[in-house]
Amino acid sequence: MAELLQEQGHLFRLEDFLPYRLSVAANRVSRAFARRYAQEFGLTIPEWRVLAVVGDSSPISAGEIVLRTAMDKAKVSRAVAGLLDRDLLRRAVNPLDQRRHMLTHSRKGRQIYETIVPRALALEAEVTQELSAEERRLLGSLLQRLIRQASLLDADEGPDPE
Amino acid sequence: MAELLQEQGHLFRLEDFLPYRLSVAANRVSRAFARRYAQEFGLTIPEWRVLAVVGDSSPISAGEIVLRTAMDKAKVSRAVAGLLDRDLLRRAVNPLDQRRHMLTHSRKGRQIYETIVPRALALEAEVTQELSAEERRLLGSLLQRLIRQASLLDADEGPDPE
DNA sequence: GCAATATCGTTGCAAATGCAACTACTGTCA
DNA sequence: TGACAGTAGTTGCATTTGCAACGATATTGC
Repeated sequence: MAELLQEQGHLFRLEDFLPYRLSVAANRVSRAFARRYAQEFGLTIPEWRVLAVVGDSSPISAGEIVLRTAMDKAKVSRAVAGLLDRDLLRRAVNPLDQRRHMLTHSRKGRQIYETIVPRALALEAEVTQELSAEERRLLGSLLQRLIRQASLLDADEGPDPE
Repeated sequence: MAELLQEQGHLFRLEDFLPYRLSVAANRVSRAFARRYAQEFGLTIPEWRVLAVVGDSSPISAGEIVLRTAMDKAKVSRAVAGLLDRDLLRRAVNPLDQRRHMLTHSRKGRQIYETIVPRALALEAEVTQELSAEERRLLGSLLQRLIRQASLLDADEGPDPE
């Protein structure tokens, strides 16, 4: 009987395991993105993310970026520092709270942002070109629900990091 | 006009961007997994993956594990070294090709594998508990197709790393 | 008004990662 | 057979990451 269990195995295939598939899919897509676009502008993925969030909610503080992107605050801090160095972001002190720096695009930053956004959307379209519009919509919403659920589970036993 | 473009923005929201959602979902789920199970057995994610692949295809060489898991070969090499150190894996020289080491579970390795697999499946079930059976199936297959497509795009401009 | 506490962002540090160079072994072709 | 090219796996190194400790500013409670 123990013998039998050993022989037949568990019918567990890593390739079919959801966390594994998710991880491979995310890596592949991020990599394609980094290779084709981010790299060309000298942006890392975290830097591009910061630029993107500032793009639709400016001015914004580092802390708010952390909340919205689920990145570690050190990661955001370093990305912001890199973008400031290269004059893609401006930082103003908030007179109401001097700990909180308000971030906006510089002219150059906005130019890059406006150049990358259409390309990012084009890549997204390419990656999902085999899916119907309905399937794309569905994939997005399934991922959304997964994120919610995983966050809940994660929050049960610890804080909620990147 | 340029003014107007600036004002209205691009209707681009990072949160709705597929590569971003994928990355967040993958991180959240991996983290939940690492926290709850892998950590308890002193396993890193790459080590657990190796243990899992050996579980359903043993004996197997490191190279084959690389092919099946899409992990970098250095990552696999280090995971294997860690597992050998702790006696969770056995390594035999293949007399037909002495470069290729054949890997199998040790008794201890198999025990851990058999303990983790049901827990891993339970976590997968928990993370997807809000989805119907049909939705779960669909999510898996959509991810699969995404991986295929992203691999193709990625392969166009470079090798195919982790 | 000021001590104690909390929040924002930065930095130090150890661990994980990806790439490329390397060693060891195998197969091929002359 | 013996040089050459190719493959399997390991290691070195620079970069990235996550966590925790920290300095600076804000807020709270007395």
